[in-house]
Amino acid sequence: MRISELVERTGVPLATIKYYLREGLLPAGEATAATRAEYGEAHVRRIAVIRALTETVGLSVQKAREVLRLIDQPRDSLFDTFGQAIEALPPEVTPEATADYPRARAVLEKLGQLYDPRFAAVAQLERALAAAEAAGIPLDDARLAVYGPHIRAIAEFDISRMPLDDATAAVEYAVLGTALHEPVLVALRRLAHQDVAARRYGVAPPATPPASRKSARKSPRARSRPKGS
Amino acid sequence: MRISELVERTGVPLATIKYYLREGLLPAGEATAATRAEYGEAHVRRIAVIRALTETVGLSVQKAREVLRLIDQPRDSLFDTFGQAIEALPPEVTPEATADYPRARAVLEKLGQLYDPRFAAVAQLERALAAAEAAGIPLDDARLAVYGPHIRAIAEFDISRMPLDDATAAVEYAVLGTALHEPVLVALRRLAHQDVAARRYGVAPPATPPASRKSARKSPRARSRPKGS
DNA sequence: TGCACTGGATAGCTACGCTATCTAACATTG
DNA sequence: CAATGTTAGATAGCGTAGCTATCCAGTGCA
Repeated sequence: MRISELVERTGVPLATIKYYLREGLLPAGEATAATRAEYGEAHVRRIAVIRALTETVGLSVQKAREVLRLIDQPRDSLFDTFGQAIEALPPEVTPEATADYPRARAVLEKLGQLYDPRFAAVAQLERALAAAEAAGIPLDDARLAVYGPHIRAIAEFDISRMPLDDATAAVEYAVLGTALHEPVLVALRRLAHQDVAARRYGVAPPATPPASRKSARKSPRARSRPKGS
Repeated sequence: MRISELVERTGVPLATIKYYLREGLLPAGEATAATRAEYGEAHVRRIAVIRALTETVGLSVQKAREVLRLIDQPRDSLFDTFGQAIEALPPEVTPEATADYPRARAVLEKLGQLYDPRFAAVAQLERALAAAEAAGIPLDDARLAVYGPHIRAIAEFDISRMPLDDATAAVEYAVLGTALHEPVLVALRRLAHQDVAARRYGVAPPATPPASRKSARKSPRARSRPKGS
């Protein structure tokens, strides 16, 4: 297909697609002449992945390029490739093999997991723990005792679904699965918060910002004090 | 304390603190004279929260201001306040009460949760689901059956720890807890992935980027099970 | 032959998050 | 009391990111 069709299919402006081509996020089409190139389904999907990484995961174009590069040209081992991909994900940390991450170390020890300061995710965890602590909501033992096992169960499932027969597919699954399911998990938690709060305290759905207060009546569901507690 | 001490305590440059003051993220100190003001511990903590929201959660300064404003001046109900806060969190969505979010709706129905398109998190979930789908890793039923209950258990714990006696503390806990524990959960999942993969497939810790390849030998762990293909 | 479309190159634009400078009003110190 | 240094407040500038717009000449198609 021609580039104009790519624009139609993806909804991404032509100038932006050209920008992605320039920046090396999108491979060039197969040139059929000096001013003509052929694009395929792979390009359509690639653009979708680019937008997913930048808009939904929140990566910069530069970081998205790093992630895509790892998928296209993986390291020797899947484990290394995966580690490199994590380094490109937010929050951005400057990895230092010699640094110590006391909060992350303590957490990992309590979980019985290996502490290795070379893992970018260790520095990311340290930063997240420090941020929560500074805001007055540290990750205490009780909370860790809940978060740890549930998150681990999720991770075990993720790994169990990794395609083992195809190395390329495995890399893609590992990298994109880790990155793209994060927004899903986060959104599910936010919705669960709202649902639990509504059921527990019997709160009505919120009014739309400019709208009326009586709109809460539109929901026949859980209003005043429906359930437990 | 004076502003210079605020600079020392937080490590944030003076010009940046003035910028936060200008932008309304940080309340002004108590003016003691035309060119003198007194700052307190609340300001120190506030700056830490600002940095946590911008650097770790990834909010823009504008969105951080919205979140902080909700903490300072909550809506009528905690539920409304919380909903508004979620709207400021990434991924950024333009909420439309009339829109339909089919993927999110299907997921919520399977989970037995209320679907209300006015919840910003519904639009956020829709976007996350669409992104994963476009990248070739949709949230199928099996995965949802795992993610859903575990995330819900986490959310239940979160809510159970909400302070009930103090309305101000409750708002702060709800808003900051939702936002600031997300990076923690995400980092824990990434680390769990690495740990599970290492245990299951016996992979050595990764070499530091510029370093030697033989560092893989440093792990005494087994190298069994050459993975697929 | 005419014309819309294309790849490729380059320049420009807007928003963001600071950063730097200036001024006048103070406080503090000796 | 004078010298010194800090401060609030205002304004201007700066570097990066992520596009966006324009131009040009080669090309396919009618």
